[in-house]
Amino acid sequence: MSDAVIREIVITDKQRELIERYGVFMDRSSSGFSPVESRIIGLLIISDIIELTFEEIQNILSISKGATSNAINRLLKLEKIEYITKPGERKRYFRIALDRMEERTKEQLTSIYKIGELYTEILEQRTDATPQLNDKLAKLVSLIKFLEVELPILLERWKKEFLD
Amino acid sequence: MSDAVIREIVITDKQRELIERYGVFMDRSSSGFSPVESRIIGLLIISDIIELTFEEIQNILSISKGATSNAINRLLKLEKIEYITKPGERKRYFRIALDRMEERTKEQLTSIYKIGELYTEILEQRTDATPQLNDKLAKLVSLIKFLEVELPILLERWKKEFLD
DNA sequence: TTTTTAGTTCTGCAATAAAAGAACTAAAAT
DNA sequence: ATTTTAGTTCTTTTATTGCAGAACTAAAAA
Repeated sequence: MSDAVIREIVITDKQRELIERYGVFMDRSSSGFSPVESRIIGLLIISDIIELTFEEIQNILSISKGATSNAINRLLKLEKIEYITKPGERKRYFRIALDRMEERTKEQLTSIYKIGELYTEILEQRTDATPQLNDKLAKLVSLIKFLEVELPILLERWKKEFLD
Repeated sequence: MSDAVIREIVITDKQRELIERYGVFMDRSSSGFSPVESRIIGLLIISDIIELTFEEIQNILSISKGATSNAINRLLKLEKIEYITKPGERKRYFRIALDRMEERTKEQLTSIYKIGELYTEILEQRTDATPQLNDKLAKLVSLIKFLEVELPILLERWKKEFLD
């Protein structure tokens, strides 16, 4: 039984422009997303209808089935998007996973820690003959370690402040 | 007149391994650097001799002249490296620009602001019909604005704490 | 004046990535 | 039983990147 209401999703010019700008922004900031992936994220943040099907995404963005499938699956795996189902329907409705994006924003901040460990290891093997460089490297490591302690505290503070 | 002391730069196995690991790390974290660029940075952080010539870099890393030239110029433009000259010598001696890297670490943190502006603009054009999504987006914007205020303060605090 | 040094710029190739489109599949509807 | 739906997977095409190697250049040295 298919009441398959074929929705006509309307995307305004302004919205299309924003989607493209979002895509370009993601591109340029070497975010690791392909253009199609960036546009899907953009679409799901910008569209008035916030839950879109595979087919709708494909049609609105004028992309091939294959590209749509691959992009959606990658974004699902990265938890950038999620989907819901509706009773009696086989289609999936994809939407942006904004809670996850908040976490990702935090992770992005804290991703800096890993390079700190590498710098520490490099520092340990450096010769004592180059104190100027070693000191600067140590300073950099110190900054990273400082952030490692202070950023979580800062984020906790925001959480509290935000809850009122 | 060429007293051209041909230095023999020794890079240990341990150091080579660190350079490669640094390169892989940069690669995987989609830093925007090419393998050759990453290795040059790695070499200049790891090598005991901290100022290396074009030729030395080329030979140690076994890369072509062209690739060396392009990579060095890109890294100079991005202020990842810098160079000094020595009186009576035409060669340039390249070294890592660690002060700049500290600034870059800060910039990296603060690069998050730009996406905040885009989110704000997106939020402004969103329909009122989707309060759940709008609220989450607003929350994300609030987090970013919070960081925009607090991160500079935090970094100032580090600066002070570090100076003793 | 020619040769060497310290690169830069150009040409071309090989590897990778992004995406289209076609062929396929499994479940549901007819 | 066959057709449609909602995708997935495979194959090809196209574009981009990364790099090698050769040709070039401008200043300095011989």
